Amino acid sequence: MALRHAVLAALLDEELSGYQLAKAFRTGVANFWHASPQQLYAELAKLEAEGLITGREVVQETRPTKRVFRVTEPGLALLEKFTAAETRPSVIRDDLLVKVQAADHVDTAHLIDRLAERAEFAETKIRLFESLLLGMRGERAEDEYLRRGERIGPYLTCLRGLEFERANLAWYERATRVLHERRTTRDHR
Amino acid sequence: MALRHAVLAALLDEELSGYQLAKAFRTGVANFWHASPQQLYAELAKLEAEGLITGREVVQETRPTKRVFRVTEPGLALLEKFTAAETRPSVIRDDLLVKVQAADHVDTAHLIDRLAERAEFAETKIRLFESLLLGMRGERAEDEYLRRGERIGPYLTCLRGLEFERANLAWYERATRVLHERRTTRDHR
DNA sequence: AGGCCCATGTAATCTGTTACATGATTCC
DNA sequence: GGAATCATGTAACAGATTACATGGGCCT
Repeated sequence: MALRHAVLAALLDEELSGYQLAKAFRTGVANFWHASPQQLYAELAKLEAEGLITGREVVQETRPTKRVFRVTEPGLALLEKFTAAETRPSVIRDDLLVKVQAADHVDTAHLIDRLAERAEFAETKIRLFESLLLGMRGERAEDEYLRRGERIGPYLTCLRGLEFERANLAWYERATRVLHERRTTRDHR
Repeated sequence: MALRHAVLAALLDEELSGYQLAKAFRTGVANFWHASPQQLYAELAKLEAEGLITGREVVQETRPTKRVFRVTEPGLALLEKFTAAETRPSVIRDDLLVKVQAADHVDTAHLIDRLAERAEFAETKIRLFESLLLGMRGERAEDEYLRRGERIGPYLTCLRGLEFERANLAWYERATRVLHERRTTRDHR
C-alpha cells in the first residue's frame, strides 16, 4: 500500500494528470518510487473514489482534454500518518547484480556488454539529475538552498538518486575492468 | 521470472537448504536480490521439478533433516542464457524516500526518527559487509584478490552492497542535518 | 515455562507486469 | 506516410506479501 503514498507525495507540489504522473514515474525519472502508467491510472481512480485526491478537467486546444489531480485534506492527513509510521526496509532486486554474482560460472563476454549498457544509462541519468537539481536551486549554492529554500524534499530525493547513479557508474566500471582483466590473463595462460 | 535466476546464482558456490537460502535472502544479507522464505521454498520446488536443481537429503543428529540443493547442467545453461540476455533497468521503491519527498508538507519530527532508525540499520549492514569481504579475500589485498581470486562474483556484489549502504548512511545523516536545522530556525522565528 | 532457532510448507490476498485497445495531433 | 507524443484505460497473468500451520531441540 505504498504506491498511493508515493502518488500523494508526487502530487503535493503540483497538479498533474495521469499521463504526466506516468512520465514522472517511469524508470529513469522518479527518484523515490517507480510505477507503470497502468498502475498509476488505477491508483488515481481509487484515490479519487476515496476522496484523498480531487480531479479537475483541463481543456486544451491542441491536445486532448486531461484531468489533473491535487491532494485533499484527508489525503494530506493520510500522508502525515504514513510518514510518522514505521518504515519497512527497502529491498534490492536487480537483474544485473544477479548476473555479476554468477560471473565465475558463466561466460563474461556478454556480461561485460550488459555492464556497458548500464553504464551508459547511468551517465544519462546523472546528467538528468544534475540539471534537475540545478533547475531547483537556481543561482543559490546547494547548502544555502537546503537551509532556506522551499521544497527541499524533491531536492533531497533527487540528490540521493544522483549519488546512487554515480556509485553505480563507478561500480560498473570497476566490475568491467576486473572481468576484462581476468579474461585476458586467462586467455594468455 | 528473475527470482529463479537469483536462486540459481546463489546455489552456484555451495549447496544450501531452503532455510539457509532464506537466511541469505532475507533483507540485510542478500546483496543482489531479496526474497521471502515462502517464495524461496516455492521456487526451489519448481526448479527441482524442472530439473534445474537437484536436492539431496542431509540427516543431522541434533537438527531436523534438511534437503540441500545444487545447480544441474540445464540449470547452469539457463543461467548462462539469462546472463547474456538483455538486462532490464532496476527500479527504486523505498518508503523512506517517499517520506522525504513529502518533507515540506508534513511534520518532520517523526521523519527524523525514521532516518535515525535507517542510519543505525545501515551501520550494522556496513559492518556485516566489511566482515564478509574480509572473510572472502582473507590475507590478500582487494585488488590482488579481484585479479586472481576465485569466486569474485559474490565479492563484487558484496562490494556494491557495502558502497550502497555507505552512501545511504551519508545521505541519511545529511537529510537529518538539513531537516533538523530547518526545524530549529523555524522555531526561533 | 517461554522464547528463539531449525526446517518446511499451504492458502488467501495484494501488487505489479504485459498485452491489448482507442483516437487525435505533431514532427520528420 | 510513419513514428512519436498526448491522453486514458481494461483484462489476464505473474510475482510478492501476509497469515496460518506444524514440530523438535536449545537456551535461560
